[in-house]
Amino acid sequence: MNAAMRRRLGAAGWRVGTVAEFLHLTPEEEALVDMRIALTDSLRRVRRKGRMSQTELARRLKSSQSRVAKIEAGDPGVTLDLLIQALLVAGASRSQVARAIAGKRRRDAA
Amino acid sequence: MNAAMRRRLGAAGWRVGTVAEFLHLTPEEEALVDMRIALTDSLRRVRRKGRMSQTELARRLKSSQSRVAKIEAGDPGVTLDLLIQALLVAGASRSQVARAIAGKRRRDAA
DNA sequence: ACATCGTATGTCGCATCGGACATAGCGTCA
DNA sequence: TGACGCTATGTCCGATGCGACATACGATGT
Repeated sequence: MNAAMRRRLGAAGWRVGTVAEFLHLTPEEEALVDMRIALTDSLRRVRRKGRMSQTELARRLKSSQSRVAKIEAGDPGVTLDLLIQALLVAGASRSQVARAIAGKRRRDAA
Repeated sequence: MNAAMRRRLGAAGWRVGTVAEFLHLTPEEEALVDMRIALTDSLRRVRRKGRMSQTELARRLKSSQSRVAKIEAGDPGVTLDLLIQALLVAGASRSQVARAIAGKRRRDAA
């Protein structure tokens, strides 16, 4: 991910819906951004569902609470690798990850 | 991704099927590895289907041919971010990416 | 034989990511 | 009020991923 893009992202409020186009992002960049948002949201849901604190998840991830917070906050300085690994460790299945990536709005809610 | 794990991966032959367990990987690590393999395979298929050379894809990705080669080779020093962006730029849809992640074997073949 | 094209592999310098730590805000409960 | 748990934010330093370049190798065509 590009630094310039991160800057542009960090700026706007974010989180809301699928807001992505009025910044000039290529379709691919936009897709990537949407995926990230879907994944972070998913992470928070899965973690909560498992009744874990960020601290607890951090422990299992062998990371730190602050990292987990940043992951869930959609901090630009977080790679998909870390994000996805966090999801898995939090208890998400591979297909749950896939569902988030696909952008399908939750039916089962995990 | 951990350096130690990469070392362990780079060692064995790889590529073949789902070989992952005799190295002691946690289930989450194994899932992640499978995802990576599925994604790299997918990338090669999508790129070829679009009749692009690695050089051409690199150009669109604003990267280099050697990087693309490493991505497709499953080089451990490649993040999911780069991998997935490459897939998108190569023309894969978001749901194709999701399918690869889910580990479903191709039906439509894109 | 030679040129060309697609791909693979190694290396280097620089940018960025990640874990750790400190600190602060916010609820809740006693 | 104070203590405690959960989360958010900022900073540091060391690790590593990335683009670029060089180079090699095979296949194909002439």
